[in-house]
Amino acid sequence: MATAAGQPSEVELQAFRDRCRAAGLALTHQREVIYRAVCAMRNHPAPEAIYERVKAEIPSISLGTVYKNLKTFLDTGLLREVSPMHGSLRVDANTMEHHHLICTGCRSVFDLGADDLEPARLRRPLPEGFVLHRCAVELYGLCASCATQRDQS
Amino acid sequence: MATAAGQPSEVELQAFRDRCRAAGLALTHQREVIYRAVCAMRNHPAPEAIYERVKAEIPSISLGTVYKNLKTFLDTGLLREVSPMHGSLRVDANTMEHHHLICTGCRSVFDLGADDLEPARLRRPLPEGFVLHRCAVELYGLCASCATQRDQS
DNA sequence: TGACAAATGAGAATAATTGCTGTTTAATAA
DNA sequence: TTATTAAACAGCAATTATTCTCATTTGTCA
Repeated sequence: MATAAGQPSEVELQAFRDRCRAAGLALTHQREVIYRAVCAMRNHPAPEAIYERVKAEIPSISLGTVYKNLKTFLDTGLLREVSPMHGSLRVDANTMEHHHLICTGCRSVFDLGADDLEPARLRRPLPEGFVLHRCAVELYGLCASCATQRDQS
Repeated sequence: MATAAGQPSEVELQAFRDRCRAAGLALTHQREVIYRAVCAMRNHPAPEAIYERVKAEIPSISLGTVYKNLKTFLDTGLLREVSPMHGSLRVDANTMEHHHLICTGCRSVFDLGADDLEPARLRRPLPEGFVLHRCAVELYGLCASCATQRDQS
C-alpha cells in the first residue's frame, strides 16, 4: 500500500517510535501498523474498523491486539479518545443550550450554563452543506477530589 | 421520597406529561418515575444508575424498561445524549488542540483546527478546585449527505 | 366499561470490551 | 551474533452494555 493522504510522515513515525521507546513499549510490527492505520483513517475510527484495515496488512492479527494497543496508546498519550464518555449512555435532562465540565478521573459531568462562556464564534465557514444544529463546549480536566487524589499518589 | 433539590417542578412535570401526550406516549407510572429520577440526578447518570434509583420506588421495574424509556425520551427530545459518540471507542491521532464537527446522522466526525474557532472564553470562574486540562468544542448537525437524505425522505 | 394498542417484566440474544493462557518476538547484555 | 527474559501476540473464554422477544398487564379512547 503506497503512501496516501493521511499517512503519517516519516517525522511522525519517528516521533511514534521515540514515544514508544520513552514509554518502554516494545516496537512491534503490529503496533506500528495499527498506529499508521489510525493516522490514515481520518474519521476517528472505532476499533472494529481499525481491525479490518490492519487485517489487510497483517491477516493474522487479532481484534484483542487492536484493543490492547489502542488502550496502550491512549494511556501513553499517543492517541486521544474522541469521547471520554463513551462506554455507556449518559443522558441529560437539561435540553437548553449549555456546556459540560468533564472530569477525566471519575467521569462525572457538571453543567455549565450557556452564559458561563462567551458564545463560540466561527472564523471560517463550515464544509459545504453541513447543517449546524447546536454547539457544545466540553471542558476536560480533573474535579477537585480527583485532582487532590492524584497529587497525593 | 420527599421533594429534593433537582426534582423537576410541577411545571416541568406538566410539560413532561404534555410532551408525552403530544408524542402519543402513554403516561405510565414507570415513565414518570424514570423521568423524575433523571432530573433529580444531576450527574448525567448511566442507565444502570437510573435503574438503581428507580428501583427504590418501583422494586419490580426491569432494566429493559429503563433502557427502552430512555431511548424513547431521546427520540422525542425529552432527554438529550451527553455524548452522541458513545457506543464504541473512537480514537483520534491528532493530539493537538482541535475541535469536532459531528454528524448526528451517520456519526462521522470531522476535525476543525483550533484556529477555525475563536478561543473559548470563560465568563466566570470554574468550580473551586477544578483543574482544567483542555477545551473541545463540538458542533453537532448533519453532514451534507445526511442533510440531503433527510430532506428527501 | 370494553376493546385494542402500547408498555411492562423476564430472560434470551447480541455487541463491545476485557481477561486468560500458551506461544512468539523484541530488547538487552554478554 | 546469540542467549535470556520480559513484553506482546493470537485465540478464545468471560464480562459488560444493550437490544430483542414474547407473554402479560395497563393506559387510552370510544
